[in-house]
Amino acid sequence: MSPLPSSFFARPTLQVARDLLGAYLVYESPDDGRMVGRIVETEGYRADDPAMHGWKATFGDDGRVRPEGRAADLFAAPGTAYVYKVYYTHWLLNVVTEPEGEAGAVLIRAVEPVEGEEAMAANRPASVRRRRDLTNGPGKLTQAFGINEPPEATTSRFHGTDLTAPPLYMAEGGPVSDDRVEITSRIGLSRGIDLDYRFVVAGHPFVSPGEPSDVRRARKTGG
DNA sequence: TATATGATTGCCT
DNA sequence: GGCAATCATATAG
Repeated sequence: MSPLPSSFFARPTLQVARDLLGAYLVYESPDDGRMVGRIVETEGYRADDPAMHGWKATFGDDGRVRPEGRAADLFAAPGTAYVYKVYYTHWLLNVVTEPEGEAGAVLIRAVEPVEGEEAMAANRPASVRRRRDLTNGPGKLTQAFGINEPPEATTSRFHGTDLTAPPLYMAEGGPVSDDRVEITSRIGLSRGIDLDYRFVVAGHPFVSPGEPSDVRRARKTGG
């Protein structure tokens, strides 16, 4: 269980997203002991991508790149944590990709509990009954691992930290062969929904229940 | 400066 | 299946 090195993340974002399937997410919690989850769903976010944070301001019409605001942290060293809050209360874990100075990140969307499952359950609401609901979503897994923050916090204590060393890191797991990898549009987006940047272990029970954005659009427009 | 909306979840009917 | 929570950030004006 040794951390994946910086060189693993210093590659094209979609390659990293795909290769993280099957890898372990490890958190050596000072309070809850070691927690391990097998990654079964990821999404890539890149510089060519309207769904990227601050995309318009960062990659302006004149083609000049302006790392500023929230997006500036996507240019950090490969293997750096990019953690942010959506909908007021939910914290999402990303790992920065590409060589330093280039923007990119992979969102960890779902894991299967491998170790420390009791601690994960204790971190989730008591109303959670089905086992898969412990970690089958990007906000759920940060909560299960206890790497979330209270709603009033603006930034995460893990944001900007090095994910190639303990306490929070990723480790090599059982590789997933190409015929078991499914590639789809990403979930919950209104922009960049025609880009197939989502990678899942096909049919895995811990994949998040959301519907890919292009499928959702087709359904809503009567398609 | 002003407004719109979210890389989601959980509770409601 | 529908929808509220609840404000920082991005984008429009």
